[in-house]
Amino acid sequence: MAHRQDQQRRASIHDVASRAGVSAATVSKVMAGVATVKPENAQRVLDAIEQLGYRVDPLASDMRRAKRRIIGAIMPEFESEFFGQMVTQLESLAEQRGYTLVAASSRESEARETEILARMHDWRVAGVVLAPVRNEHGPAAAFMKANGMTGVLIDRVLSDDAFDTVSADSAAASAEVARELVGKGHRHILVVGLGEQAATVRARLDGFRTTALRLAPDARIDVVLAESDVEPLRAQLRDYFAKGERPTAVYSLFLKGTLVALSEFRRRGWHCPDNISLVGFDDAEWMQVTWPAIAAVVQPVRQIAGHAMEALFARIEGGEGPPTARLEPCQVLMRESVGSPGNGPHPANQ
Amino acid sequence: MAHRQDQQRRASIHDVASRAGVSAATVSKVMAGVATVKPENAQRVLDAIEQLGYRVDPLASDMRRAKRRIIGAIMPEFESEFFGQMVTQLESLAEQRGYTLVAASSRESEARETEILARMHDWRVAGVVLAPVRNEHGPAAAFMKANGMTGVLIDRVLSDDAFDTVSADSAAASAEVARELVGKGHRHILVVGLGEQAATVRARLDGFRTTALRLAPDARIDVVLAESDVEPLRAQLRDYFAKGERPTAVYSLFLKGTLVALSEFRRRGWHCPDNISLVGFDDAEWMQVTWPAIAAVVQPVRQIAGHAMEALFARIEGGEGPPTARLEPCQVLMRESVGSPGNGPHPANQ
DNA sequence: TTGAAAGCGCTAACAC
DNA sequence: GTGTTAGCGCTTTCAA
Repeated sequence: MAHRQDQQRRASIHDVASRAGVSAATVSKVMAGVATVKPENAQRVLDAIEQLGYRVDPLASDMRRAKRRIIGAIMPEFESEFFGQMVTQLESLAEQRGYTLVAASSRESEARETEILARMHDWRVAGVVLAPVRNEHGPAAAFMKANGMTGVLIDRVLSDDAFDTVSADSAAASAEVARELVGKGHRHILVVGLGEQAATVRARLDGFRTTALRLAPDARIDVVLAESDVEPLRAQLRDYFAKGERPTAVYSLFLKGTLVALSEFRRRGWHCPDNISLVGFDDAEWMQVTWPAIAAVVQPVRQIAGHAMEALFARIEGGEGPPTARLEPCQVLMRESVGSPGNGPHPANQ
Repeated sequence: MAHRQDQQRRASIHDVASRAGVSAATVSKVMAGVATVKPENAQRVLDAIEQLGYRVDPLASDMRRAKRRIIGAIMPEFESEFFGQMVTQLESLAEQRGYTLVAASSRESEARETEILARMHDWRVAGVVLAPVRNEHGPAAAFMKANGMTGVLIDRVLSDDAFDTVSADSAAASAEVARELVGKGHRHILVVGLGEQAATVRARLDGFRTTALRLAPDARIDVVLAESDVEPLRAQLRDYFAKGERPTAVYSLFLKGTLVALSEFRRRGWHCPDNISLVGFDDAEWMQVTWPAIAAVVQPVRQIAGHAMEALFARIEGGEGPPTARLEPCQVLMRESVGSPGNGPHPANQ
């Protein structure tokens, strides 16, 4: 803490006005760039602003305005690279338009999600970017609808009848993963995911299964879906392998699943890609430096953030029309964790 | 976007007042929990609030208050687990006290850091938690001082003459890493870091070197410090090894350095711990599932966040006294990436 | 081209 | 106990 510094009130618009010898209204006009101010007066105002170091108080300014220049962002968590990058992008885009981004974490709780939303409604934010915990049918989206809030849904959503949505094209990416794995000769593949994020998980699963079975009708696709938490998934995966199942490849539909799969491989002493291949949805920086590097689906964070903000501001500015549902293409990075089934000792033979 | 929903004005305090047959002031008192309201009237107010779904507008409420109930948080980035967890914690602690946390990323830029701070000053936040890009002597801290802002400095700081500081006890943790490595027999160790974060890096480096040399005066400690960016570090590290240097262990002073070290090991075909041992400052979830698991110093995020907020609110509530400088103890997790020098083929022998 | 006046939604003094 | 009054700092008619 600075000790008793210049704690004197900050200059207000009236201070500027009196110093420039005009009214507060004129100062306001100068700040807004209105042309109908006599150049001479405008200059006096500018000088006064400079001398006093005046800056408008955004809160006071918003009080009088119809829409406040604040965008709310609600993410399921802040701890992952994906959402970290997302918030960074959204913040940057909001700033570019002169808005402040207020980000909050729902910590994977739908109850908290609605609470935060209510608080943002109290703040009378101009719009909200909501990355729902579950999907577009949760209580948060319902709250937004019921209260006539302006918003965009991203990430774990497909499409909605009230809000624009933007998400990664999980189905297409998963189809590509299927092509890669089947192409390498895999015929017994395990898919792991979280059932909670229903629509997204289904898209990823269907996209994968459909393509895999089309290319190799004899292929066997097993699925291990935990309801809502990661620890149960760990247990289910352990059981699956304990039963003696020996797929040659695993496709994890989300980041934590990839970590769980890796840790299960560790426990069993299996290495990628010799004993088993692995591809994960969601990339992370470490995946390219570990040995082996882990193959991953890279989500187009910038595109998602960009189009979400575009859609949001279009609505804020009064844009009409039916809600849009965008799917942004992903990139699939096949790395060393994927090989051909025959290349090493199969776990079944150990 | 919800299409033409109940866009009618939200209930204001006056709506509640007239419905309850009292004045706005009385409603305000009820909301504030002031005891001097006739129970009967209080009930009528409560009923009206309930019926109208009234909630106070935090902005309007703050307008009239001396201190606004907003805490600003400025982090160098949002993409890492460390700062993600930090923001999550800070948000939670601010909420507990009825404050809103507004977080912003300086994106590792001191210029941006000052801009954000100026904007937070415009918002007249009650206090700021600043995790400076460089250290406590940057322009941001100077701005806070000059403008009499209330704040706490965390992470890349040691102590300050104007603000309370809270950070991990890097020196002690580094000393422990030294004990572990020397204890395992390492006598030639490379330390990599980023020079920009001067004080913190010095503390980590000194803590390590002092202890290592005390325990093994014959040990050789090499240092590769990049000025401010990660890519130069990569190049410097490459040069270092290209010169034929063959330390038996590497201690990275920050997370990105650990990634760079791993990727350089990859490039050279070295494995941990057989060819070289590795310990990194900063833990991450993936470090315990890769093979080998990577040894790391775990920073006490919760403690740092907790004490930072404690110190901040103490100052907000008028607490006096000289600034405090807290150091929170870290945990050192020795994992498989660390072994004894003799255990495998030394890279020099390859 | 300008400024007076009204008011955004709320709280805090101070009468009553 | 309660209501009146007076703002917080700004924007926005609207009349001059």
